[in-house]
Amino acid sequence: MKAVDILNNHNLKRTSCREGIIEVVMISRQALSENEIREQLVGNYDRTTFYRSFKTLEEHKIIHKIVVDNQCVKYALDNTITHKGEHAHFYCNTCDSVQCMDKVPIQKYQLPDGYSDIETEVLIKGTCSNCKQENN
Amino acid sequence: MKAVDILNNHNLKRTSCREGIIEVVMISRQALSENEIREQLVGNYDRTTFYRSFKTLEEHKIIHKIVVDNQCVKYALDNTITHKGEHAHFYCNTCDSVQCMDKVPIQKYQLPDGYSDIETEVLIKGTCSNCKQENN
DNA sequence: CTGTGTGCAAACACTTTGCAGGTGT
DNA sequence: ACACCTGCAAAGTGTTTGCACACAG
Repeated sequence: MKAVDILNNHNLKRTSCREGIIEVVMISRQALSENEIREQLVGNYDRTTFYRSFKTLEEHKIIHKIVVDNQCVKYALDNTITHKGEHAHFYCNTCDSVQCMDKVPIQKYQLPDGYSDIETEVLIKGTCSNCKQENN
Repeated sequence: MKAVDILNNHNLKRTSCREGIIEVVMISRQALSENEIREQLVGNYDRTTFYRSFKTLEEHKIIHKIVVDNQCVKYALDNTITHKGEHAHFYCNTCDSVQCMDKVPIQKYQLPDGYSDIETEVLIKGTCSNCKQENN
């Protein structure tokens, strides 16, 4: 699936900014921050444009946002595109990377009577395999 | 355990702001935002003072911060005070409340090789028992 | 051609920092 | 008395909004 097709499928206009964001995020094995995305894009875009593009892509469930500690914001391809289901996110304290743990499904939590759950977010913090190696 | 004792135990000076925050948070069954805390406090305090007080109390593990969707910030008594262990947090989409699910322990997630976890945050979003009743 | 996306400037909200003066111990 | 807390002003940062122009369909 190409970025252009994704945009078409969602009836979104094909603009270089949107297309670029999707491509960059699609290739990356990690969730990326606005700046990391900017670095990998060919054109140069205003911050406002990024914000609006992220918002649009998020609303159409093309990408999803992961927030760590109220300040670090990263984006990754959404489940509806990857078809990998709901998963936990991993944040590495050492290298600040965020990874979608496709193989770590969200577990079911038993809530008290009267509570109904719609969505569960799991963020695991620790050291990723890359950073662990470097410590040895 | 009174608020004053908690401050003493952590070698923190007893100021009305800190004492008030702890008392309000301790009584509440829900996590509270800065404004919700302000409303229940007797004195009036500058935002800066709040920020610094929250920071201090957080660093001493007297309260902990829960962030929903990168914008909604709430505070609750920390585990080390309540002695109730790590638990999931519940966010009600209807009334915007955040509750500590003392009875919902964090489950163990099996990470890929090389990853080590230090801390796991679980935020369950849905409808709380209060809001469910009102719909009936 | 028409509606939508983009860039720029300005506004806004949250948080942090510096400093002078006040308070707890 | 001294260290530290507080309030105020200002700066810093992330995000949103209004508007004119550009571009996709």
